[in-house]
Amino acid sequence: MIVHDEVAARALIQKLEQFGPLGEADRATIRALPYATRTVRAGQHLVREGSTHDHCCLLIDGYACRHKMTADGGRQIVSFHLRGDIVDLPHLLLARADHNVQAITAATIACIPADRLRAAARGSPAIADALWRDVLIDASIFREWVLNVGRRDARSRIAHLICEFVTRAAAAGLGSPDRFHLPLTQEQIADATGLTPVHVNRMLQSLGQDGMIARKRRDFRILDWRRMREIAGFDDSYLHRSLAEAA
Amino acid sequence: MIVHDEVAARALIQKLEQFGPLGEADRATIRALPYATRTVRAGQHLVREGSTHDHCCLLIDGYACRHKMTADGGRQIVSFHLRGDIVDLPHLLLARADHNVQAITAATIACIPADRLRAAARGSPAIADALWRDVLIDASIFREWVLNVGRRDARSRIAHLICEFVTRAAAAGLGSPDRFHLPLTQEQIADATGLTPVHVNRMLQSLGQDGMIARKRRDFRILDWRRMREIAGFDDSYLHRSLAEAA
DNA sequence: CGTAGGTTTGACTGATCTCAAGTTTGGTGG
DNA sequence: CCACCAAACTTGAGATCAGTCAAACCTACG
Repeated sequence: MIVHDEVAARALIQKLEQFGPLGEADRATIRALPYATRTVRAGQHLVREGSTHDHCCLLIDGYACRHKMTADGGRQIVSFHLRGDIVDLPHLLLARADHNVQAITAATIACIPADRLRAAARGSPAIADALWRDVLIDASIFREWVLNVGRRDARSRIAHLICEFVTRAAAAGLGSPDRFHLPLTQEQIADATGLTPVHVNRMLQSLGQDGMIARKRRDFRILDWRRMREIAGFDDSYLHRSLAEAA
Repeated sequence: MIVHDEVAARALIQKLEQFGPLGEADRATIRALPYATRTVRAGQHLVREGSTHDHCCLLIDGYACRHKMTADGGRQIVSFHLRGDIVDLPHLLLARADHNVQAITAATIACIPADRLRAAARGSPAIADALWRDVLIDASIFREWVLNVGRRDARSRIAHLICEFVTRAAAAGLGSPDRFHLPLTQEQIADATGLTPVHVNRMLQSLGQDGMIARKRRDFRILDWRRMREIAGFDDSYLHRSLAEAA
């Protein structure tokens, strides 16, 4: 079902304006894009590795992640996403998916035909630049994850994941270090940090005992944001948020 | 020193044509770009984290890597690069470097002012698409590295690194699985895989004892390419080479 | 030939994993 | 409203992969 969906257009405009102002013409171009809005349930796959896609998904609400599998069934989450994120910009120009995209919670997404989005980018330098920046920031986050998984110990890794999550969530209006919901099971945290669920559990407890975090189920509070960032080695410059602030 | 450098232009054209044919006008645009060619010695930094840059570097010859550091001095290499690679496309649109770029061997690079390259991309959809694809493939490689470092054991990690290296080197005409030079110290391999140099050494020996590889100093031969790929869990689709083949 | 950087080896330590058994939680149907 | 169930979370004990530390050995190069 292809419909003109105001909510999706607004979300995309808001996303792209994080990276610099759009002109009225640009906004009109975006509003004219066809969107197919869908709701998916928790756990549902939006993209399967190896499949071909001719559209891009914008996450309107809910949470999602990208992940890859090893030959022997190990799973690695390589990024997570929240509302406003464009989860598969790679399909704008790459035919085959090299990873999976899966909804973590129930979610609603807007799918945009890749050729239409490409055309929009070609017609408008502002739109093209914004999409570019989104991809470049995505890549920057992957680099930070390589560092996180490769060079930090279990506690720091988990702390870093939490710091990144809350920073991005807060920017999207979804809570603050004081109070936020982390919609991940401990198994998913393990898959994102390259650890086992058992060890994630122990490290979360350790962070709790040290007075860094408090949690009830998946509702978290960071009690000492400064020390938490220190333990995590978290420096948000890799998120390139200054672009957003400047705008 | 800004000069019109035929070698650099040719390298860039060749790189971009991997992703699809360029028209004569596109090639002329690229030839008209100003290049500043520099040679650097092994170990020299091309980009420092946190610094601002207004140009992009094309690696003409030699090897380089990108890396990041943790607060406590741990180093993680997040990618390596060989001739033909554009090592800092992120600076096309992101002001501050979020990682370091360092020459691994003596190298020669061509620097292109970012604004000129941006202008070229704006003027030519073919150039824009090619640069896009390069960035998207870069990101795909980072995802694979997150998986490699997060979910594979030491032996497989190193095997995977070797498989990726030889695949990309062979594509650039720098040897074959039969015979190639891996210009990395064991410490650099350790920094790329999230291990210690000591353990890298032992795992390389283990791969040798199992008849997977033979090496003399840093000259390698893969003795059983099929089993090597198996151990590594290496599937080259994340490199999106079909684009190159199709062209 | 002397030196520095890189590689190799050995013995010991320790972080993280594995396996396996509970316990809690939230949702569902009676 | 309660009983039950599956999924998620916790806990403990023992095993193992990879790290640490320290010394010795190459090898290219000045």
